[in-house]
Amino acid sequence: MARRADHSREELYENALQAARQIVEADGYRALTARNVADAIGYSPGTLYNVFENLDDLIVHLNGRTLDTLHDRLAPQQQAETPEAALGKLLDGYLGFLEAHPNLWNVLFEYSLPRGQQPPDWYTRKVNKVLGLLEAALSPLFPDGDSDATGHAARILWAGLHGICSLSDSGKLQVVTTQSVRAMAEGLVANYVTGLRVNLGRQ
Amino acid sequence: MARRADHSREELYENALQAARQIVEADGYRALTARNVADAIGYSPGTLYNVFENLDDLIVHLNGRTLDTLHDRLAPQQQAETPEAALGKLLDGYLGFLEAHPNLWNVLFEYSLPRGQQPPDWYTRKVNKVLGLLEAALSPLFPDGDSDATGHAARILWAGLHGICSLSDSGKLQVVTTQSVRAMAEGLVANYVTGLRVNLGRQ
DNA sequence: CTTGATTATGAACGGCGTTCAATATACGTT
DNA sequence: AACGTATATTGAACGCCGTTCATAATCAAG
Repeated sequence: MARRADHSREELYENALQAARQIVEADGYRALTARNVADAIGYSPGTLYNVFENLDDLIVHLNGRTLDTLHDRLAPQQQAETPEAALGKLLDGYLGFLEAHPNLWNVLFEYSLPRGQQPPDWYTRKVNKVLGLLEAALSPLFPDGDSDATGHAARILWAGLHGICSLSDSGKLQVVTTQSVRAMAEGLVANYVTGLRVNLGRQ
Repeated sequence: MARRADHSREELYENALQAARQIVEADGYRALTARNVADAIGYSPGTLYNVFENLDDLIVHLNGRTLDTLHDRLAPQQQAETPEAALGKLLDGYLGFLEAHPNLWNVLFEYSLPRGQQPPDWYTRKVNKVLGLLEAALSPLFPDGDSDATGHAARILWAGLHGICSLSDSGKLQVVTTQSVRAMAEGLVANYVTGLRVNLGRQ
């Protein structure tokens, strides 16, 4: 019950987040408890509260890392000839990430802060960074510099994709196979982009 | 601590679900606990377990009722000239429901059964009933009888709509105003349907 | 009236997030 | 080297949670 020189605060932060990640990947979101994380890093639950505000805070940090991982996986697949091709690559990366880390993805999207609370700014920035990849893929469709419309469309696609994966993941769409999730996502992208092309061309 | 003739099992079921609904609408999803529901209907927690398998079961029944309410709100707005007009009415009804019962909507979509568990058949049927409204609106776009493709498209739209509402509701899309949710939903529907028209016409 | 089936009870269990007084250690000062 | 202070860690404690089950009270049938 005393001060130990074992780890600096940064090391504790690092160890806690890595333990949290391992717990989630191994046993899912419901196993992510303060006591489990504390056990895994060899400290008592109270110590976590010197590093994180509370468990919500820890989860937000974990999700921030997951967003970074997702971004790093999607970013290299940037250069492509057409928006359709670029979006296809991004979609592959996204579904590949979902398949590789289903439980991390689950925490990232299914966990919500208590109603009314906003995520911190640095978290919002990480979300925007991923959305930026989508915007880059879509931007050729829009008149130069119309970043508002591009961001709008990117958000719609992002949200739509999320909806498909989320509802199928929770068994609420009677969609079982991975294949049908991919087919739905491709159907969404294909028709939405066609719609953008047509409707933007008309105006 | 004994048998009471106050209520039949059906009445208990009814009272519990109504109490659960009121608790959720008033104080949100996190206030929906077995003890709160039991208090509200004047019984002890243990009694709930004579009526429901567990709290998950109670929530699934509550969500079933929410699906019924949503269906009854959307069903009267069926007849419309074009798919676009029909979808516009359905979208109005959906967003109106979301605005009127945000916490019920929240439980309906954000609550997930433990991973791997499937919802019961009667629940799946209720989901299909709502999806049927979307299919009816979309069906003029498809060659007669291609109910597979219609159902596919309805599911994509349903999921996409859900993604927009869900991400904005949890503050994960930097979308704040109700207006922008509506704009995104309309953008999704408009461009997706245009895409369907164009791509189906080509084939 | 007696008996037996049924139903509500609420204490109990283990677990949860979180707090905080107590304490053992490290460090700056003398 | 010795001391005193600041600080990191503890773990018991609080009030919740979902869930279980022996107990007891009531009803219905004989």
